[in-house]
Amino acid sequence: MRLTRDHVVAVALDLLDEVGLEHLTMRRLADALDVRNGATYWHFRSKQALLEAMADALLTGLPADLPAGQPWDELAADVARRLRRALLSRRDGARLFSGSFFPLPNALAYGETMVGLLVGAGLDHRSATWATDTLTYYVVAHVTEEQLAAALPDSGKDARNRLDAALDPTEHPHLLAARDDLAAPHPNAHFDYGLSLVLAGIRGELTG
Amino acid sequence: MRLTRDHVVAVALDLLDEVGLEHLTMRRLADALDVRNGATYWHFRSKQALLEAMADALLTGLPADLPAGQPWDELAADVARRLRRALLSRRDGARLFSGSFFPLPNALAYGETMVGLLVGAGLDHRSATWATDTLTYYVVAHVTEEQLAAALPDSGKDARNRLDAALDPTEHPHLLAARDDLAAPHPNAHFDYGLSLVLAGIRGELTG
DNA sequence: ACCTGAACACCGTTCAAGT
DNA sequence: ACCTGAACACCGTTCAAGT
Repeated sequence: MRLTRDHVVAVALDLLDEVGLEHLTMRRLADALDVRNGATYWHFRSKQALLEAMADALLTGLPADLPAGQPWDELAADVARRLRRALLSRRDGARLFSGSFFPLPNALAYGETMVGLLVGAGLDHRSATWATDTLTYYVVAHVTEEQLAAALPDSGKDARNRLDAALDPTEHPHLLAARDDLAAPHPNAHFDYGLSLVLAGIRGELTG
Repeated sequence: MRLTRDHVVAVALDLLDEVGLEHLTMRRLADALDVRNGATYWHFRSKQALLEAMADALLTGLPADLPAGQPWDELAADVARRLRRALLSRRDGARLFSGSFFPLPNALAYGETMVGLLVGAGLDHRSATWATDTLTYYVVAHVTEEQLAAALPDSGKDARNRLDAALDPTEHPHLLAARDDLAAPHPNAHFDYGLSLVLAGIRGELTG
């Protein structure tokens, strides 16, 4: 079968789910595509270019058809949760996304939607843009950590043991007191808490 | 000269400044240390272990001697700015840090300080921990992007041209209006704006 | 136009052997 | 105990040659 850019991206995303970002190599991808090693370089000028196409594919249809007549903060929370879901949809999706810093169509559509929402709420363009950056940083960093935690062996038991061993009662009383409030067991509540902090901060920009 | 862990870490950090994270290889490091290729594996069990030691070295002395008698939000802003400065102190410092997810002494000390600050302000342990996560995500993601932007060729001129070419007046009116408010020319103001949003959100947890 | 074959210049890691 | 020498099993990328 003839290769197309879309087919290469689709197979690469499936391979990503299977092996993870650090084992996603051009040679393994060629195997999965049933071609010889250099073939993908006719369709993508570099591995980086392929990764960016994969990242943008992750965001397909992200901010489509928002419900009308909702308050801005519920819409913004909705868009942020959609971004999170998109990044969670593939293994290492957040790291894939944050490695691609160039303007791709779906990422631009996401940004346009969020900035427009905040401008509509009453922020000037600079504040709306910078607040969007803050929201986006938050979502991407949160999902990055979620996916790193998910990749730990033993569902993170070893990591928790290492943390317990490293925590000293006299040096880390507060961290010890929060030992059962780690992010990992409560990913959704943890995400919503931080999101609500940022949205509350933005709300303060409007009334203040 | 005999190798020590500290010497390996120090030379590796200098090499990081020189070549960047993606060209920091065990072979280049061996050259810089004037030893043969496998030698560092006697001191660090893997490249990952070395990178984690480097990441923690970055944070040395981070939250030491905070000024007393200050309001919690100024102290929290101070600690966040110190974290930013520590990550900025070496090329790709933010990516180095976010790649090391295991509990290291200076990272724990930072977390203990920030959680303690927020507990002192009146948050319960869970909220203080989760708010600290939000602040830390923000700082790390912000510096990650700062350092990616700094690594662009032509001081980002090509990237800006690509953005201008990708922006469509009818599809991206808000992004176009914000074209001169990108993060890159105003890194400090951009950082402080997002930080103040998160801190205002935390403040709302106390009075609400 | 699209892909293969084969090479170039690298990687991280291991480990017997040296000192 | 600490390091060398040499190998193993890979990488991304390029490009003449094929079809």
